Amino acid sequence: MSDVAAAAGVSLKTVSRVVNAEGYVSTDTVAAVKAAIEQLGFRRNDAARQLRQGTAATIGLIFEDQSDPFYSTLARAVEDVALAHGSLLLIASSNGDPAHSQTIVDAFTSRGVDGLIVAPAAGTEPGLLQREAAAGRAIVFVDRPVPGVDADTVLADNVGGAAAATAHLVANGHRRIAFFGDDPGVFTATERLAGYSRALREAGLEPDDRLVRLAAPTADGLDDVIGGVLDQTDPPTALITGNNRWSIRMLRHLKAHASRAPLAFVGFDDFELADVLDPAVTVVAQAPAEMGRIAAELLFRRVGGAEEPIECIRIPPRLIVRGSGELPGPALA
Amino acid sequence: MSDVAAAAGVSLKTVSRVVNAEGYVSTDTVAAVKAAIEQLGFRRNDAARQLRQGTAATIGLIFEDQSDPFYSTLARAVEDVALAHGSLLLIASSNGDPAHSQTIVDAFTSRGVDGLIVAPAAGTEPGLLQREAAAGRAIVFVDRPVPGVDADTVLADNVGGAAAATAHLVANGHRRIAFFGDDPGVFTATERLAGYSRALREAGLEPDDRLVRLAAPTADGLDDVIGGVLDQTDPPTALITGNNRWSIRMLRHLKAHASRAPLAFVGFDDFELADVLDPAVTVVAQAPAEMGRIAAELLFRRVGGAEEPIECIRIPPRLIVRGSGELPGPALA
DNA sequence: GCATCGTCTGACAGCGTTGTCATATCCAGT
DNA sequence: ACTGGATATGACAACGCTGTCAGACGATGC
Repeated sequence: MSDVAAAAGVSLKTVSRVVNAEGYVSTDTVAAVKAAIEQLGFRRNDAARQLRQGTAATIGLIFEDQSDPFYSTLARAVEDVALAHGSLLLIASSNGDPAHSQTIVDAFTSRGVDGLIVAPAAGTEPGLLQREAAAGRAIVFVDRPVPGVDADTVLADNVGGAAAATAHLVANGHRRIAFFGDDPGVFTATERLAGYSRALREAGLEPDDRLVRLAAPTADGLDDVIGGVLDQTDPPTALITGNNRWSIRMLRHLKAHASRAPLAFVGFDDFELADVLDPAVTVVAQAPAEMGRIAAELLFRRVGGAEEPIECIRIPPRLIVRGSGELPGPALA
Repeated sequence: MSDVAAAAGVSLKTVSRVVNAEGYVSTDTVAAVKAAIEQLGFRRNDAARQLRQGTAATIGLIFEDQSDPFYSTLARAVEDVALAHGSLLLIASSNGDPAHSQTIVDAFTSRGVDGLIVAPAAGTEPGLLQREAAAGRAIVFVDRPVPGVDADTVLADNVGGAAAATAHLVANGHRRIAFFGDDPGVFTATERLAGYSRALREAGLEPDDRLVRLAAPTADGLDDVIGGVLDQTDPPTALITGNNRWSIRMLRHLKAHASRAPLAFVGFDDFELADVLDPAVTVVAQAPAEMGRIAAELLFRRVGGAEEPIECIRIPPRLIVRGSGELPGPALA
């Protein structure tokens, strides 16, 4: 910048004024400075700016895995909002490891990010995040909360969505409905299981442990786990998968074991090609893009200094009927 | 940091030495400083560090759309390499707009990123990037090159892959093979089309313009475009799609027009559920994770100051035979 | 006993910006 | 002519850190 100042024959501060469009600079001077900037290929050093101003114009996004389409869609929406606020986006995957997640939070905050959007790993301790929140750093949780941290949170209505999926299968005549969800430590898995159980009871059906399995969809040996449920005596006639990873995993299993009698199927969370499969897969669609957008807007409101009370927003999912969930069950057959 | 120094009763520089594990500090002093750090919740300000040292420990990744699974998989691999080098990852989507892409490059370089991995938008001018490269900023292109910029590049062997796909269909008895690819401005689309044409000629077949369509897979009115090719007199018996977006688009179309005689189908680029569809989709699988990893490793070698000559690495894709491409054509029927 | 070396510590400057304050000029209003 | 405000510019310090240099101390070697 001092080079530009010298080239334009003005002071450092005047260049700074031009670069930041502060006004109170004569049009001639502006022209001269801009010419010098152009000629020297000058670009403002944002590290210095950040040091001086204390704002990084950057936010951080942390989730389990950026190659998961749920999260990459969410990330895209967050990015768009960040862009609209002139901010950049730091992204890191926690791999579901709370310790690694802490490291990322540390690295992000050291970088001075203005705010954090976090889909916390199962088992995340509130300590570090609560210290950050208390210190005034804007934080928004998405998809999953962290109890003990005073921060806005954007969640899907997991209970309602899973209940809707279950009720839908019940309405189509199913009485024995299996549920395959993520690890029990995962917030959404527990909520969705609760919704499933609630809907069963509301339908006068007794939840049956033999029809429920909770495990990471990336775990080994899932074919046996699934087979153990689907091939038992008095087997289910319908099933629900608790997230898109599980849906994919299940579809692969069902294809490999096609000799089995067809089962009605509702997936939690929409996924690409669900409409192209045969039968097309009925899902409870979350709105990852909307969740990302809302979380980011909330974040920037906090970054801007909003002092409203902490919010917890629930995004209602939407049942998309495509065929797989409408296979009639015994009560209708 | 000065607070820590005061609390520990040592100088600023000593705290700095402890924080950076420089050594030459007595164990007692280290303990005292660490205690003070812990107690005050001190965290190094990386903006100041960056200003002083000139390194951001951050790299930037730019591609068309982070919700595209090809790119999100690639991004994940880049992230892992960055992590191993103690770097963070800034991500931004260009939406395929070269002007916006420039803005991002500007924003990233202002932030002082140590390097850039760019999947350039079609029509990207070399100017800005070449200036950056010449100024010594590490740049690696991935998926697509930018002619006129002296930077390492990691590409798929698009010609070879498309030729393999075409030859595979020919070997299965097809003579009229359609090709649907991305916008002609897109590097990979052109290369893949070239591979398709080459393989046809090598098989003694004359490429037929009526069988080729290039358009963005997100464009409107594609059903008509596709129908125009597939429903012509003397229609194709097989088709190739030039990227995963086109494959999805095509599958949706084919499902909606199921009355048509079945066509053999090979997709360029693998996609989730390709193995679950019926018939399972034969693809030429790129290796986005490997491309990301290699690009990132190349980048960090440059960031580390490697002076090796510019490299252009071609990653060979792999034909994965699943069923849709083996539907026998007229020459075998 | 003195030079030498390794270890430990601190003072200070400077990275490139921008906020604050001071100064200068000009024009309108009285 | 004088005041006051708007406009235009610059000097300077400070943001928090680290590289450089220098000093102090004890151990070692001759």
